[in-house]
Amino acid sequence: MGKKTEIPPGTLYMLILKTLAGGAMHGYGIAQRIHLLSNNVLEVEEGSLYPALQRMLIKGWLKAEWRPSENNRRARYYTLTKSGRKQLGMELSEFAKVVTAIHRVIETA
Amino acid sequence: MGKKTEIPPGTLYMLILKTLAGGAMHGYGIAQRIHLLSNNVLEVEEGSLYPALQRMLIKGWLKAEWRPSENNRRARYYTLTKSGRKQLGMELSEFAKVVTAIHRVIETA
DNA sequence: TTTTACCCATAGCTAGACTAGGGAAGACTA
DNA sequence: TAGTCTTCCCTAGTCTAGCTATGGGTAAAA
Repeated sequence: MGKKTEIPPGTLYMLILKTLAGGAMHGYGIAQRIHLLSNNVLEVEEGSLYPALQRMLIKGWLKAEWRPSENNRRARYYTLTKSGRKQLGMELSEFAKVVTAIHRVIETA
Repeated sequence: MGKKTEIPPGTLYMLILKTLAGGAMHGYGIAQRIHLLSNNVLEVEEGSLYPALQRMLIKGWLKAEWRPSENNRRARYYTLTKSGRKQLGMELSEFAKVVTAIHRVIETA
């Protein structure tokens, strides 16, 4: 068992926004999808996810709607707003910029 | 003026360790070097740097020694310990792993 | 002698991810 | 029919660690 990998602070919003860019999803589904796409490396804990979704609603990046899930359970579906789409773009480019900068530092002998 | 870029939480130790892997340096010099190598993207604030160095001393990753700087001022030079070198290796591989995982998520259409 | 660059450090704030709980409801199984 | 599993939601409280703001001291340059 490898050490548990946490979500780097600051990247959770980006991961959620990106996941929702493909269409509306409920929270549980978002976590599963991130887990799957990351090859089981990233685990989004529910105690991180739901508070983050609340904050994102407040910031106006998402809107939410209750409706039955594919498994016929009550679920809250989240959708990106225009502002959320813009935020996603900003976070993606900021992430690329910072990762590039860090690489420059750690790859210099 | 672009938005100020912060050091992503969790990467500061790695950046410091990597910088010190090239030899002993004082705090001020570490910050300057990270700034330079990152092409002026990363700014290590003194209020982040010195507390981090203290924590790293306590963890045993660094040892410190007071001696005059190149500019003839009193300065505290930090050196990697064996444990710090090991930690650097772990942080580098963990960072690579997480960045790869995040890329998989954000590059999936 | 005033300013600038160098160099160290702490207190208090804050964001945000975590652990550890607490539900409820459909579906499957004994 | 009961029991358990899976799916789905949520909150309280903790903790890490980077930030702002502040303070101080010394050598060199203007």
